[in-house]
Amino acid sequence: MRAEVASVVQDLVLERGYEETTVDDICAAAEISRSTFFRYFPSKEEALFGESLDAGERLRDALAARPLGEAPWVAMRRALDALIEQYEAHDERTRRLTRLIVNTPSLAARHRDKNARWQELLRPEIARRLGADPADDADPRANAVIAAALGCVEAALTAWTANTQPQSLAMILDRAMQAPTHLR
Amino acid sequence: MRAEVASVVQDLVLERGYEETTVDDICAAAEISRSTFFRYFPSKEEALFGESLDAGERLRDALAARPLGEAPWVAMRRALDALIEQYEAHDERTRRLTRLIVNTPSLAARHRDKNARWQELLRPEIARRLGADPADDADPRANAVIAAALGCVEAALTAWTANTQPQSLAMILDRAMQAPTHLR
DNA sequence: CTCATATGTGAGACACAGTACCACTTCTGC
DNA sequence: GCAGAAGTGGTACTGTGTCTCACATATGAG
Repeated sequence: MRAEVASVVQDLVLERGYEETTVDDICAAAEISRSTFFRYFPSKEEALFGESLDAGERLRDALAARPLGEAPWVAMRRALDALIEQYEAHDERTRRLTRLIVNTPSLAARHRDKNARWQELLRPEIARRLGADPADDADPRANAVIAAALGCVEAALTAWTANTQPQSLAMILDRAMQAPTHLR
Repeated sequence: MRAEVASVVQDLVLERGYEETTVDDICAAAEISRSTFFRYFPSKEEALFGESLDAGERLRDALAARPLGEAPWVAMRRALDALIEQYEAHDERTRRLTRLIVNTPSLAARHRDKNARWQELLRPEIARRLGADPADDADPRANAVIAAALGCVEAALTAWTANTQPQSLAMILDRAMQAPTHLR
């Protein structure tokens, strides 16, 4: 049921744009009341993002599964493999949705917000690999590694959706994540 | 006048929190009407951020002034010097404001939003230094470098405001920006 | 079968941000 | 003095999100 409403939201938003789709429109199309909509989803944005939220936990688990000897940056890249595959495996609809998110300011903000929450999830694992105290708020290194990596993902997604003929997202991300570390 | 209203906003927000301060409260305290408030500022958030917006252009200019032989990551770090100094030079009030921004979800989102706009400003300059075509949307490297660097700034600011006794922000940022590139 | 509680749903009022439009004042130059 | 411009306030409106209450259906116990 929740999934059904979410699907209606995607349809409408892909058709008319995000800002142009009101909650009332969604409710009419899904034949539910506003009350019911907000019982399922805390916000209009969440109805569009909700499914991809647990991807953060999967990412954390994938990261934890990497060998400890691996450099943090490399481990991050490898942990992202599954996520990247998921993006690439999906149909054209997902790609259009991603493009919409990248190009709609309020949705892009929401996306960055999701990254910020992922950051908190990944922080202990990266801190462990850095030999840092995860509780030490004064050590910026773990957050820096994660923010940098997720920033690269963001850049890769932008490039991926901007391009008309789809290149391999994995290759784009490799190129993106190599850039900051390539000092010369 | 605009500055006076902005100051009132800071006062109220620092005192009661951001979500707890309505535009009506601000108008009452500043003795203006809602109409006037929204004529000065496009949004409540902007009234809190407005002054720091042109910092993006200064950052771009500082970056453009770095020698071309410098590696992009190093040039970014050096270009950030002035911004960092500005943060550190300011009084305790600015630090409290920064902490509030980091800790208030909607304001943190706005802050990341500002970073995204900076990204567009800095992109041509970084692309030039990478020998990339700035118009090539399929090349993620420039965006990746910038997003990674700004992510490190974010991490540094978080660490800076979290710490009770203020360390040097410049040193924190050095540590943060070294983390992703320190592959082993 | 009947009553009771729980759970899902709808309806309406409300608070707040932000927009649009119109009326009024004040200041300026002719 | 007067006409126009610019700043200001008032009011109504749209849209998101919260809250409360009423109603329906279902499940379970006696």
